Amino acid sequence: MSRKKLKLAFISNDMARKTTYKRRKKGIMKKVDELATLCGISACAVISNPFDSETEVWPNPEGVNKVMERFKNASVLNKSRNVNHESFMMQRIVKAQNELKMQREENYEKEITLSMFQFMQGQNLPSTVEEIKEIHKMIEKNIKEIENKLAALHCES
Amino acid sequence: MSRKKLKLAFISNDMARKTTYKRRKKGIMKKVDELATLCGISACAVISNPFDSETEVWPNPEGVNKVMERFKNASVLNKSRNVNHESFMMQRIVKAQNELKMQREENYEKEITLSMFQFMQGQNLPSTVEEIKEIHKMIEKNIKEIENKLAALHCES
DNA sequence: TAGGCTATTATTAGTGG
DNA sequence: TCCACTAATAATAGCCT
Repeated sequence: MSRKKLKLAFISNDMARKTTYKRRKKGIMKKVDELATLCGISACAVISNPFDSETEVWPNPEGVNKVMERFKNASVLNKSRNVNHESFMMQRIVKAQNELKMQREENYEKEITLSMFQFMQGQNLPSTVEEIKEIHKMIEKNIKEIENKLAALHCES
Repeated sequence: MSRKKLKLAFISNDMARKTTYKRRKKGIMKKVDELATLCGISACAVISNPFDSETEVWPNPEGVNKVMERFKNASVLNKSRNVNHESFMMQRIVKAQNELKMQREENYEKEITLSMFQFMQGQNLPSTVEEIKEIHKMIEKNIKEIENKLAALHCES
């Protein structure tokens, strides 16, 4: 039985950490669910575990799928404006794209006020701060590489 | 004093609902914070209230700003591929955009495993189910309008 | 690995200032 | 509107099977 207060610090024991994670995740989801019911918010949660092909979904898969689709569809930087100034048709397309972008931002703002999303890390937590730092470095490097490529294209045109 | 269990249902009284919302929101944030600390997850939360210019940020503004920037930058559907088949340069740009898109998706997948985000509704909750339905309708309508515009452009080119 | 138990701690509903 | 109080309820850490 719990005879003392848990010290609020990183749990170094792997099994204990995993257990606590699962228990508390469940607790938070319940709380979110209750808040949604009590206050009339349409809420959903995603427990995305990329190391495992399985993706937990809660409470309703439909809403979550919509959200995930939105993110998948909305991943292109709109840099074309600066590149294609020579094409009239291109300008019209870019304008329409911008309108779409603004509209989607507006819609996103509205939906965000109606929903609460939680993206929680799955079961296989990175064990060390070093691992996390390593991943962050990799991300930075990848972004820079792509941005350099785009810059090169800009010079060519 | 609380002498009975709260019935888990929508609280129709506006003030009571608002109070409960604030209290429970605070509670959930604390739980999320604790989970982050205990399990070594880098977590952040945004309480975005579009009806009020203020946006609460918790626990660290820096991380949250990064996340919000990502969403702001990533809001254009990549439909150009189908429109600009006549331009060689355009094809190259589109290819680069696709690479960027895939890269950002990959990065997003990675970051999602490192972070927990909460987007919570602010203070001005829609009071009725009808209001919520109304907003959803508006969103659908807006999306369709923009998509029609893009379709028209496709026919022209 | 998962689920049950329970002492203990934490959250919070209702209330009043 | 917001804080403080506190009885009642809920969550959960450490064990156990």
